[in-house]
Amino acid sequence: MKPATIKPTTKTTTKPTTIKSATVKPATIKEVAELAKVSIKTVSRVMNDEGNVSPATRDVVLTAAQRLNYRPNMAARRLASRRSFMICLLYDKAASDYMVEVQFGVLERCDADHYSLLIRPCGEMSTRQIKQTLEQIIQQSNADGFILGPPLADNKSIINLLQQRGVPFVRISQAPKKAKQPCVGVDDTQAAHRLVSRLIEKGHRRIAMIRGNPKHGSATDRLNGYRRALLEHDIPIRDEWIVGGSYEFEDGVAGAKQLLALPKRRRPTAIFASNDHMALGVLQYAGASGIAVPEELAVCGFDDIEFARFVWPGLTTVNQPIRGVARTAADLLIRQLKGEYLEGVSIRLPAAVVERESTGPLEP
Amino acid sequence: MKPATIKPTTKTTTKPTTIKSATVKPATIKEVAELAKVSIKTVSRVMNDEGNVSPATRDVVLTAAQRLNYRPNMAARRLASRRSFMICLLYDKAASDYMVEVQFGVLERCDADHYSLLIRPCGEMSTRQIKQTLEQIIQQSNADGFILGPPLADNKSIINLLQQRGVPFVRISQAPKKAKQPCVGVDDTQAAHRLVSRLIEKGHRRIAMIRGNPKHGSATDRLNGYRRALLEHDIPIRDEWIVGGSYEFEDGVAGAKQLLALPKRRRPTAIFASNDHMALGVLQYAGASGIAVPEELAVCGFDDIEFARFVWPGLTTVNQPIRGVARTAADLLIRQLKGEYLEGVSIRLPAAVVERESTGPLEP
DNA sequence: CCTCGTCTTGACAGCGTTGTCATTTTTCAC
DNA sequence: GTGAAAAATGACAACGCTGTCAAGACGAGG
Repeated sequence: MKPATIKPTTKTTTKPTTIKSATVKPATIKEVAELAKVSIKTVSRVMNDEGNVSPATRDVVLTAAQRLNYRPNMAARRLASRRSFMICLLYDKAASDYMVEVQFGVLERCDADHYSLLIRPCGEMSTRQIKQTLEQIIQQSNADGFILGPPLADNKSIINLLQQRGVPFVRISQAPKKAKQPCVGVDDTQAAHRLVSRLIEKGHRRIAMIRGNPKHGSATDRLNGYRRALLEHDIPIRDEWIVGGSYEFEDGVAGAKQLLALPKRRRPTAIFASNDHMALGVLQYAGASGIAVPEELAVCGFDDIEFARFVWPGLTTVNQPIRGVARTAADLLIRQLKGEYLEGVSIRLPAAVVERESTGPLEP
Repeated sequence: MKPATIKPTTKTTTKPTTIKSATVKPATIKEVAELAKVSIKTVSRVMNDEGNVSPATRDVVLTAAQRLNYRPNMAARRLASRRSFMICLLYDKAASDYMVEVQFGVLERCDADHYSLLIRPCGEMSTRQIKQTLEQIIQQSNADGFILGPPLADNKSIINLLQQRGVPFVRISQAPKKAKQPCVGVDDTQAAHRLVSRLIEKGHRRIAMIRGNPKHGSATDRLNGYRRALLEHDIPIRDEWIVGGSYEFEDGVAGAKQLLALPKRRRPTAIFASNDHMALGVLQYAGASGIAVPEELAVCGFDDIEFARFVWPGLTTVNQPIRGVARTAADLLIRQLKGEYLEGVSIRLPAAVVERESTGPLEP
């Protein structure tokens, strides 16, 4: 039987104001099917872009659906299809600015495919607890897939669990090697390299570095970028100019203290902190001890957090395309959920150096 | 028929290591019912704490459920009960630190009752778009209720829509008056009052204020607190010491510039910025123009964002119990969903002044 | 011992989709 | 025009739970 032709609703427009859509009761697929005079299944096919539907039928169904303001009921869809159309974003201790950006990026992509986003911060949990939570999410909410934010994305134990359970996931991390699951990140090495090269161009020769938390893959990458830049310019790498840290503000303070206590001739003229938090720590220490930035000391960080531009002097740093990374991660995950084979895929987006006052006059 | 008695699993412990729970296939309610030798409905009753179940039966069911590692399938539950067990957190332009805390607080409460949290940032949308999104969430995801973050919580138009649709919601805002829906917030007036009083105690008499975005209820509250404190100490309120702003960093810079350009005798010795972003702007301006803080100028803000303690000098400000506010909001919402009548309920949590270096030596 | 009311329990019909598979229609080569 | 393959469509049974309502169990009161 031929599907019905549906006339456009003859608008008996009483109020010429905003068209108040008749969105009171959500229509069911059955009603759409009746209006379009096709079977329920056909409507389902159209709504899911399943193909094997003639263009004519498709149009009729679409019109009917629009007319009734039909929206598929997710609960029913989830139950019947055994998919949840939910993605879970799992993260632990990343900075809030960072995570908000990640959430944005992931959401952007999710919305495009009508996926919902479940967030699960695990900052205050042990790995054991996280695993338990994970089990629960898999079983109860039936999340179709996971996106792991840093630094959790490098947690072997979590990765293994997910792998075992056969749940698709994508990691956001600088360390793609650790697993064969898709991974998206920023090319930290390259960015650090550029940043340090810039310092060298500006005439600095005694450039110190405050390392990041060795548990995060990024820490090593940034260190490597620093090393490579120095090597390329034939500047010797001195151990006393590389101090430890773990991405906390306090590490910046401590690192600065240690570095600036060196005898004058060996004292660095520039400090590259592995992230902005630590760089701000350096700035604070410098401020507190009367060392002029950038005149006596150039400072730069990494991440370009919001406050990098709110301090005085503004902090030179590296801006990561976080939102883009997150969007890409979500994209990879959704494509995987759609059946694409993406094992071993690893994407690295480039980051940009942002110069502000903390490394000297902007003119070069 | 009497429900069965279930013997504890006789553990033929081969591996004395971690007990690997048999969590491979999620058990269905049917299986639990069979093991417990009761009807499906009885299991359902137990799982939902519906009452009208004898303690003996309850125990048996619980044991069986535990034994099978049963977790109710949310999709099925949602479909059958016509509730989604989902709460949507809607917010627009709040700072990321703030929102992350809110997310935390809400999640804490949600977890306790097995609600899922959907986040929906609308920072880049028009009111019109937000309303559309809202409709979609109500229809498609069937969110049971909403929590509105500031400043969106004061948007009349959104409130009306939600009210019309009959969807329960709770607002996080300082302006409880605007609707009869439950509202949770911080007592900004009181906090501002305390903060300014503290400045007065320290000897300041020429205290300026940079106002917040007048669209946020908080801006007025903070201004009122400032006024009250001055009045109480018989300090005249001078218009030239109250400058406009809208919570942005740049407003702080501009405000400081304007205030510090006043002739020496009328120049303020302290600036109270309505939020930390603006206070940091003041600090930056002071730093850039060689005005010593706190010696020549005391500065304080409001919010206690993470970076308030990372700048030099550390910023005196007001710490809001954001997480607590959020938890309370979620609590009110969930209680409402459970049928409690909470119209007109409005809760205000107190905030604490945090003194740092930007208002002078910490001793007195 | 019977009756009535209350507390417990179970049978069964949905909830609004999708998956499977059978059926009908269309297309195309010969 | 014919037959076979391909495309389009539909019938119907899940999916795993809750809501409704009726039936059974139990205790109190007569």
